[in-house]
Amino acid sequence: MLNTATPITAPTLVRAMAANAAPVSTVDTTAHERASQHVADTLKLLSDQLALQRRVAHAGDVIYQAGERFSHLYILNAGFFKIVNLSPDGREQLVGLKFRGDWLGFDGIANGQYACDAVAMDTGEIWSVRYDALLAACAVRPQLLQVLHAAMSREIARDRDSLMSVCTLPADARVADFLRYWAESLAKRGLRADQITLRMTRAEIGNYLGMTLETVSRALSKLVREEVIVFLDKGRREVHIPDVGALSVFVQRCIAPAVTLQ
Amino acid sequence: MLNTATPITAPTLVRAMAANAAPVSTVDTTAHERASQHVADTLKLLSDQLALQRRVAHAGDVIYQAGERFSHLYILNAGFFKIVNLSPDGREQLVGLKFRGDWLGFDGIANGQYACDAVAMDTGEIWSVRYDALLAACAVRPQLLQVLHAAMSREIARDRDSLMSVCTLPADARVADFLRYWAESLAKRGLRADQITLRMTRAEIGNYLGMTLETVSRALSKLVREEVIVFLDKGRREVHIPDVGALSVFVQRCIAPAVTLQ
DNA sequence: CGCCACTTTGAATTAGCTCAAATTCCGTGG
DNA sequence: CCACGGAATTTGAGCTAATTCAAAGTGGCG
Repeated sequence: MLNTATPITAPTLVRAMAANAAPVSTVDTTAHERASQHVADTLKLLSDQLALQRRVAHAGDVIYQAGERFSHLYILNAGFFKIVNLSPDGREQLVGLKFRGDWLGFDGIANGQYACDAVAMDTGEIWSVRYDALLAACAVRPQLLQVLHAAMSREIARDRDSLMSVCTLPADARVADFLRYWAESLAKRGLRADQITLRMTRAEIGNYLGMTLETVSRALSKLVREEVIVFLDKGRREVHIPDVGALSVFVQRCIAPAVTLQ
Repeated sequence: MLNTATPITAPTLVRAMAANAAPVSTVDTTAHERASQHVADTLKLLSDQLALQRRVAHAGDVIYQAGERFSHLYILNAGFFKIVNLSPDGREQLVGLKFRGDWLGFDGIANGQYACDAVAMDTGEIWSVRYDALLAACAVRPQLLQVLHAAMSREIARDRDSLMSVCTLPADARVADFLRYWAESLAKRGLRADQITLRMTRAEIGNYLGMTLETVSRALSKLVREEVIVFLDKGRREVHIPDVGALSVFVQRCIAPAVTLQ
């Protein structure tokens, strides 16, 4: 624990955003198409009702920064982004990862200024909407308000799950659970969930999970050793997950009271 | 770390809710009255526009439970409540503490059912409002929507701060920061901030902060030894904080690179 | 080809955990 | 009023998971 050591601000590699946005083309298309459709519906609802501004972001681009005056909310149409919290004394903490369909900027509503940084981890497309314009549109289209609230609600629930993971799971399990959550997120968005491109360094993963980069590395090695994951590339950033269930099993084994074999 | 050991569900003592809701009567009344007024304004705005249901809750009372069908949001008028997250495998995690003016139930919006338990820690008063009625009222009174969004936004920002605290601070600093945050919360609500009644067991505090109850106890003892806090009662539940700034200094000293005295 | 950032792995250290025992507190009932 | 019992707390001692420090390996890019 104690993330103070390695800074996590360094940008990562630029990858084709197609990799993140490409829908799956496997047997079980219906489920994936449904999930993908949900995101598409939301995005359509927004663009029908509002003047959305669209822009492409590249790895390292800062969407908004802590302290900046709040005015817009952002919806991710493609790409992968991180949310970094900063403390007055200089600690930095990765508090969230965002995918297609996620909203950014809620933290700014309360105080009129954003409370953290939002940074692109690879190439992606961001739609931005003025908060006041959004509220006006919500008055006309109550369904829009539902979508907005659902997004905020999901964010709250997710943040709590993160806290629970950090507080109740040992390091190895936390890494496994992180991959499980990521795979699940991809599946929910209709993307292929058996393959994850870690667009973050070990230091960033460790910061997010409350452990050192060495511990992340050791945990990943252990997951490979136990054949729960497979690295597809020499760079060890392409994770293949043969069976997502195995990740859950691994987590359970970690928290199970040490088995007295015999 | 790893909270699995001691369960945190046991109810605590019933205390007069006046203790929590009583405004301060010291020199600096204006600031406190302003803070207190803000909460009062919000509550008035709500009751003017909506049919609020009010009820008194006692220590241990469950306001809502994970899995229960979502229908209402709750606003605390007095008292002190905890939010407990539950995992499918039985881990439980205290993910939030709520005071007067705070809202409960946002986690239920996204999935139509609450994602965690909300439990009273002492006697308090809760106002509940049907979510759909609230939305209808927001259409009439946009200011209400602002208040609602601000509450959700604050919750998101707070959850992130919690994660940062757990991930970046050593145990002693976490306990100090917890007290600092609590004192600050009281001050924001116009209550006296130099005195905190811990209506939680060491096990609950430890669960919330991601450490064992023994570590909490040792950290508190250290804070007493360093004269950052003083216990006012034999039960060691009434904490007096002579100077809130000293808590911040203590936190900084904990994370400062070990000073080579020489 | 060489540099630089990232990653892995090992070895030693330590913060925080587990286990254990003593103490205190508080409610209850005699 | 006091004795009793259970729950919570404190404190000590040893242990362990995860950290720190260190070194070697690897990959990508100019």
